Amino acid sequence: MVLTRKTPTIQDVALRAQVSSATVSRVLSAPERVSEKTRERVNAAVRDTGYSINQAARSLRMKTARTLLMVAPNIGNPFYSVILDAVIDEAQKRGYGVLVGTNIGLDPGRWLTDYLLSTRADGLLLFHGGLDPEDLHTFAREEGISLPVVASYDEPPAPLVTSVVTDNRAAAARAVRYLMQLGHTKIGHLAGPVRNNRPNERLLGFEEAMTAANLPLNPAWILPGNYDQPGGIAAARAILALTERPTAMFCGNDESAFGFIHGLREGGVECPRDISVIGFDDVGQAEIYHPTLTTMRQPREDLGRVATRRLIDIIEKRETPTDPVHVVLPAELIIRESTRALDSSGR
Amino acid sequence: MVLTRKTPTIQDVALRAQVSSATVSRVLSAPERVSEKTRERVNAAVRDTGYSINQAARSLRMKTARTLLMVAPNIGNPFYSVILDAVIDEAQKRGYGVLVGTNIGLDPGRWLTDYLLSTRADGLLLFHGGLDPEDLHTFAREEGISLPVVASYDEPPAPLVTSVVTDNRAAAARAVRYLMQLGHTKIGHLAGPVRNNRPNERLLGFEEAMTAANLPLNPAWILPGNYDQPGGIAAARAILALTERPTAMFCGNDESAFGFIHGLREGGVECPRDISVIGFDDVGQAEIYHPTLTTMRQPREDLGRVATRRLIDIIEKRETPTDPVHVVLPAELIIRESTRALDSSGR
DNA sequence: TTCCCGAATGTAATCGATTACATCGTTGCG
DNA sequence: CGCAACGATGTAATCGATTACATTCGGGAA
Repeated sequence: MVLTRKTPTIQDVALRAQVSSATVSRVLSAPERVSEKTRERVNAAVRDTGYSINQAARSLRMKTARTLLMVAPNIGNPFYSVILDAVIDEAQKRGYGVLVGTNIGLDPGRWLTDYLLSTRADGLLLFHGGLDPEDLHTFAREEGISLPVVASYDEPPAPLVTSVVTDNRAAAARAVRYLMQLGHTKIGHLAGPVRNNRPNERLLGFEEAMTAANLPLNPAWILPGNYDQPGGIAAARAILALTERPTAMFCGNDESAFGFIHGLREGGVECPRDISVIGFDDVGQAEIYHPTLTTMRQPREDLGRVATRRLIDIIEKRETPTDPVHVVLPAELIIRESTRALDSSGR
Repeated sequence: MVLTRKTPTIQDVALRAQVSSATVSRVLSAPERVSEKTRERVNAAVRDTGYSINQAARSLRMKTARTLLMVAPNIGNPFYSVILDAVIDEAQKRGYGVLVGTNIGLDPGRWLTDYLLSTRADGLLLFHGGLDPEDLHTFAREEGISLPVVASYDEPPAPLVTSVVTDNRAAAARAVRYLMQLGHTKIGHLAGPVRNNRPNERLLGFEEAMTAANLPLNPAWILPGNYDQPGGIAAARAILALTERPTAMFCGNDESAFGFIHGLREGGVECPRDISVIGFDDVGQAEIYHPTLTTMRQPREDLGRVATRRLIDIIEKRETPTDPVHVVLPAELIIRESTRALDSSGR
């Protein structure tokens, strides 16, 4: 901001209202501590001067930035962008701004340093982003910092860090069971990435459901993916190259499911005619893709809102959550066109 | 941030390096002004103490936040999220953070106040968001503020505000001409919203191309939209209800094109068999939708990067761009499956 | 009437980095 | 040898809001 005239400060307001700056400050943060008459005078002065608080000064004094930092691997993915929307909205309601960082890939130390230790942000909303919450925790501990973090992952949550997650394993199992209900037994899985050396929960859910139903896990049908479209296309090619193909595929997320279906189609194999596909997330596109996508809906907006609320609570209570909370939100099966029942002959 | 031990300040570093805090500050911001020997000593002390600058103090003193504010109507739209990604990356390179605001819908005054005048952000990246850059300019002028803003719109840019835009009108005309090349003459348009009382450039481009080719503008084929899927679906229904339908449709953006194609399909009308559709943006989905979408590719990443660079330049040069720059980036026609040529009989 | 108490308000220190200005020591030149 | 000039560094004021502590004032109780 380049100002051609100076912004009014709290002193200017005080002068105009004929009180001290302390009183103005009180009117603004603890109105009940000031007599009604003065309060009105001050409020009028605030209006007249067009005063707006200087956040930098406030932050310096209070050691608080009223700002959250959200980190996601790739905001470009519609999955995260809806969450971001919710985060911003919720934060705004509580008077916080939202800084966004992406996939920094640098060491967490420098990173945290830049944002958190420098009074730029008061807490961290972690939606992946190559930061292992456990590492973070360790780092913070070594530095003698108690760092407000809320994580939202699809791996099992780090026990030491407050988290808000979907029940990925259960939801994955539900998806797979739905395919079974449709008569499928030859079921494959396009997996998500393995992050932070933790098992992928959706893969676990898949394995769990298959095993529980006494169905074989065919390694050729379990493909590595990265939750993106190209991965889906590559997986489709891999499947097309097989002589024996699955009749149904559980894809780790919608993006990769779209890629997969597209890849199949390029090879002349149609979904759901030849292969049923179920996704995960229920992004906006799922409803209008062709075929419309059967998927497990994640309550993305809720994820964002709940995570934000929790983070602000942690920040404002100024309590180290020695016993972190793990909120688990349910996912919902959304049935659409991309899955079909096999008839009695198994076709 | 809750600290269990205090963060090292510049004083601590000074103490350890046996110099004054002024010298430490110099080493950090103007190393050449300090002798090599002292410089090394200070750098070592910085490392030893794990010092990281207190942004709030710096901001207070320098009246600068090293932060940009990006405003977009709806980050959930993949169009904006890719831009955001680029903005964040570019800003980070220059040492800036990115605050994100959405569709506030409040009056620009209060809004600006909260962010810009309060030393929270140094400049504004405006990707719509219900703020008219002209209003902003006026507001700022009245307040005696010179406000660094870069806008990226699909309306004609406000002459007073620096902007980085795609050449929407030319690109729209190009899209329409392509449809004509394929033999289409009955061409409709699913328009974008009218914002800030300015004509929609893509609509203008459409009209321009039609008129130039002496083709009639059928009002029943020019439908209002909002750049979103539901609008596309609604438009499809409207078209389906007509006895005489266009053979090709130019949709204002990809999102609405997807909705439109989907809506057609629900009514048993296939794209491109019955109606060709061309979109605008080239979002990630365009490449794997079924049919894959012919569209005008906007250089979204470039938009984000260029806008960010320009904004930072404005901020750092501390110059009021009395003669604002308007960067225009070209769009590119991407031909895919959703458009087909009519044969000689016009089918 | 005097004294105490509490509500309302003021005074001034404080947060941490930047920077104008002052100081000190060298070097170079007349 | 003396002094100017310059480079390196230190001193201290400053940015604007918060808040611990001090002050003032009025009312009620003894």
